[in-house]
Amino acid sequence: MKLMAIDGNSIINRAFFGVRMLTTRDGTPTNAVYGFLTILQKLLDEEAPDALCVCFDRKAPTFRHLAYEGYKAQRKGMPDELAVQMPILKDVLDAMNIPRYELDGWEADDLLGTISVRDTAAGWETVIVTGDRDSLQLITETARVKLVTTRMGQTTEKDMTPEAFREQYGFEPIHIIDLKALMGDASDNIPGVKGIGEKTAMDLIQRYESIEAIYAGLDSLEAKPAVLKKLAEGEDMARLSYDLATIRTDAPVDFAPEDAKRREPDGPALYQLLLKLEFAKLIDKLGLKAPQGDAPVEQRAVGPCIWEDVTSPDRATELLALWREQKQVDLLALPGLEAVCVSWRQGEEVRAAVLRSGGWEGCEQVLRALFSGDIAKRTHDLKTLLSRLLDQGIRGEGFVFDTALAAYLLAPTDGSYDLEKLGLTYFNQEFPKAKETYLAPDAFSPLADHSTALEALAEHCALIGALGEALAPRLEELGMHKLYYEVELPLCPVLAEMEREGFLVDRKALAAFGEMLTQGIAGDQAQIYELAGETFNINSTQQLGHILFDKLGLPPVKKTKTGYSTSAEVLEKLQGKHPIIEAILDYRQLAKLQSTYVEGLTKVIAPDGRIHTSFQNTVTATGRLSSTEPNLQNIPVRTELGAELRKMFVAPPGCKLVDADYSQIELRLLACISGDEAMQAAFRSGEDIHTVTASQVFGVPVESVTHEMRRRAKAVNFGIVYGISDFSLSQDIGVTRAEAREYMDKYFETYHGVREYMKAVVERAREDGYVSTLLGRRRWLPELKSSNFNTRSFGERVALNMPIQGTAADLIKLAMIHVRDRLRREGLEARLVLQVHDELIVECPDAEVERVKALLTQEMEGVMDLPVPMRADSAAGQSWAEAKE
DNA sequence: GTGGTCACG
DNA sequence: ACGTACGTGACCACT
Repeated sequence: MKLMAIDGNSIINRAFFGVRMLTTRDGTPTNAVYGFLTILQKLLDEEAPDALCVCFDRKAPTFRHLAYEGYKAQRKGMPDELAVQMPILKDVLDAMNIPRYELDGWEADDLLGTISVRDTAAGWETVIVTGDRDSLQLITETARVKLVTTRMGQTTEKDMTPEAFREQYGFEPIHIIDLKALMGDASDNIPGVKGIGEKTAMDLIQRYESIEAIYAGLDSLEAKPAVLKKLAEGEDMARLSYDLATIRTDAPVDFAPEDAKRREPDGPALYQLLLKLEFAKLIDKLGLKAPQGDAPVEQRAVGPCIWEDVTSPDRATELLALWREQKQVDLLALPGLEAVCVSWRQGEEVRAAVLRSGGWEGCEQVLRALFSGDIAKRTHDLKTLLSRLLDQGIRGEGFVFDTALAAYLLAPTDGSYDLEKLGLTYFNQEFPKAKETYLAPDAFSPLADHSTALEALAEHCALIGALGEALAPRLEELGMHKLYYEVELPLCPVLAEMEREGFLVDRKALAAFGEMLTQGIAGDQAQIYELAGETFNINSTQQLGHILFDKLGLPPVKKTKTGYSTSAEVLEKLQGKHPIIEAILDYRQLAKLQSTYVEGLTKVIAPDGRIHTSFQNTVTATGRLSSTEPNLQNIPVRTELGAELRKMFVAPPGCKLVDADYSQIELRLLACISGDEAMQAAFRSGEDIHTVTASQVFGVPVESVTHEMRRRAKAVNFGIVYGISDFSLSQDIGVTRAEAREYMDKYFETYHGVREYMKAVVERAREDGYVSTLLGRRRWLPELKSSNFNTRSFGERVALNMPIQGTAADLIKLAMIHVRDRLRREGLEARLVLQVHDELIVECPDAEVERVKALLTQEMEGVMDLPVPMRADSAAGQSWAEAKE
């Protein structure tokens, strides 16, 4: 019979540090539990023991060493993220019916020692599983130690039998105690003999076996005089250390090998626990089934669905009638609308039908009817679907729910919301991967068998329904109902229309600008090679670093992980030290404009001469939109040359661009959210906020504020919104840290409401586990519970920033919906073409310019009633550059 | 695929 | 003593 006894503390520790951070959706860390269970599974597979138990510490490991007066607790307490996982692991072990042993005042390895001895006495074989080398002293002919190491999620074990031990150490296992007595063990607070390290200790024990033997024959010992002296002086320490290093085998633990014989886990309990931990794969692997009965929605599996390929107009007509009668149906379409799947509940069953365009006469008409407002539909990624529909000349209507958008609001930092991922997250159920089935490149090639792809499509479509049932109440519970149904969902058609509309580009002017850049780049390049004395790839930071810091001997200001930093920040500090710096900075600027903007934008000009960006509405952690392929939200403006590019973004003849942007929206919102009277008053006065701040911080009248004072005040204002530190502020405005600190202190004296808000918002976030915007958008912040200073500080800065940045995002989204509604209602031809976070750009006929300017300002300023007025400025022009004034 | 850099709000 | 501002996306080099 074989018993496997696990050092719980040691293994969960290894798991914690070896497995990347994992948390559940509500922020509970789970990586250590996950790692432990993975290791456990592997060990059970390999060893197939007859009995199994886990031992835990019930005192700090250092307490055993109280006899040693000089002892100081060096081992830090375990990190919070690990500590919270200990009780979870114990619950899981209990559910698995694995006995665990812990005794007040005893360490896990003493329990293991005791268990091992009793096991041997009963004639059993023992396998001790641990990551600590201390336990190697427990090795006997019938007890081996399995040493576990975990790195990058990969676990490796080494079986230490007496032979393996002797081969590695050259003496008997029991003498590892003597070894530790001499060399000590910092991690266990065993002092050892001062001045004796691993090498000397190994040599002595290999030759003399024990400290007893060493001290008995100290006079005749063959060793260097210095070693002999240290040994003589350290005898007391050696004997004390010997005691400290000895694992006890007499713990009063209630254990007999029979007690630990393996038992079946408590299936339902284990299922519940692993579900809560979001270990879906593990549930699968262990073959656990959902408990029967009235499980809450989140645990109800998505049932199978019966699907059909619709091939006749008659059947389609029949179905349309059926769908019209449903409260709602679920819809999933392929990117090019080659196939559209609709699923619905029919009694206890879920049915699905696939409509394939071009499959039969009249399919187009059926699709139009399906996409009309007569049929209520839930879908996944509505904005993309609406955009594709517009490409086909269809205005999709009647969409009442978007599962991707809902999942995003519930967990905005999750990153991706594929259906199969949501199926796993919310139902612990595996679904076929879209990319391997209906989105596979050859899924619908004429020769392929389409049924697998179609079945996966139908299953995903049915999943939309199940997710709809689960996520809608969740939005309600978290107070995001209005945000979802009145902002996010209605914004989808607005974004789709903007994408479809596109932004007209002056292709010729862009090409001419590129020509000019090419000239400049060639000039810079020649100059750089000349100054460097050789040619090299200037774009390679590695090669450039070599030239600047090795060859030319310039002082490397900053390092990166991989070598020298050559960032603009560094180069600017080197300016004047060598003429090559100037040339490189210029080269960098031109090369960036050329490759990212001129070439990048030219590539994506559509046949209609316009650029159609994609707006992403499920990406950012704060609620902002993002723009891709191309990104039109980072078109240069700060430098004169870069701003030239905005001249290439134009309105067609007879039309103008109207640009409206919020003025200081984030600071105004800070004033509102913090309730700071002084800052609110400053905004109501209508004065320039940075000037007012400067006047108050520097204690001078508004009219005496210098340019430099305003610049610094502005930096402080921005810094506050980002969750400032004096160091970063000093870097930003080029003053000493102390000065920066002083500015901040004065700032907070002036705006103490802001200081109090900053304190309160972080505290509240720590309690709640999240922060939120005025409209209830949430961001979860597990970082605030981190034991890592940097992680925690980051969480605190985010807690400060997200409500502000996020509320600004809420406001402009709402404004966009209102603007689009009014443009349409008032029968204007004007169309929104772009949003850049605090700015909206509209293209309209010349005749509409004044109305559109007024409309934009009105809708943007009036979007919400707040204690500080929101200001928006608008202007018109032939190009984006002109319209921006 | 990752890291460095740089464009925007 | 720590290591240093929030949110994005694109391009390039290099592994």
